[in-house]
Amino acid sequence: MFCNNGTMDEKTLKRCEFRAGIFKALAHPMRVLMLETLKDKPWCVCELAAALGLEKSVASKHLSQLKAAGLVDTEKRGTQVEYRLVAPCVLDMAACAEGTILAKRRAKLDIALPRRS
Amino acid sequence: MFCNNGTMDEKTLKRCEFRAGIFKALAHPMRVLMLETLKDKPWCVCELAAALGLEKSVASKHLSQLKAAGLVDTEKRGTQVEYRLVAPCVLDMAACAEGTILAKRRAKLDIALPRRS
DNA sequence: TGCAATGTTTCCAAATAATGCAACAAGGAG
DNA sequence: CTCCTTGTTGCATTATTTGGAAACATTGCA
Repeated sequence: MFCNNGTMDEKTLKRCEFRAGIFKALAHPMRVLMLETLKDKPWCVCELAAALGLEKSVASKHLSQLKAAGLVDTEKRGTQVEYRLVAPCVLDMAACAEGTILAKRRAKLDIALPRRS
Repeated sequence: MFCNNGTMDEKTLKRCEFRAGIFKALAHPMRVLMLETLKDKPWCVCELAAALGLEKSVASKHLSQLKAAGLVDTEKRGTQVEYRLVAPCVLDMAACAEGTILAKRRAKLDIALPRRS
């Protein structure tokens, strides 16, 4: 999936692929929202689909991507499947990154524009 | 780009789209590596392209994606363009997420397999 | 001015991802 | 067993992403 041209050692390559895989799993607004929703308690697929207004197949596929990346875990409960958050730190990291980027953006505007005391 | 069905308020929608945009910018092994490379000092496009074995157009496009997400910033230096890291916390967050996920994965294997003390 | 070096943009083909629907699988209740 | 609920998977369609080559723009230098 990712062509190495000999400029990168195997270990670095593996690490970057693994991390990019985590980020790719998060690279969709609905999956971000799903993860935020799972922050407080586990939800089953049908609950999530209803709450977020999704086809059940679509919800299932998004969740399976999150699971493949290791971000959530599942437990069967009778006929339903309970999804729970594994790595809450990604939510903190999202907040941190968003905060940093927005702060930087504001700082840049302050420099570009004349400040009005 | 992302259809809201009325189940989500506008603010939540915007936040998730913004964060997903950040993650999407990171959802490629080469962009992860670029960001790691920029951790210690700024690099220009040609240096990065050479170091990572990329076409200059490809390197430029990856970097512009990182810039659009606000993860890096640029400064012109004569005929070259210097890229520098804006939000180092995403690297920490990547390490944290990777660590958590791998630890969880190992813990699960320990439960599944008989432990050999 | 002419030329070299550096980046960005554009166009294209191939690969990948997202959605909705239908079919299928697995449990639980009657 | 049969039916119902819940999830997953397969398929077709559409949209997005990626990488490479070439064209173009900008800057510095002789």
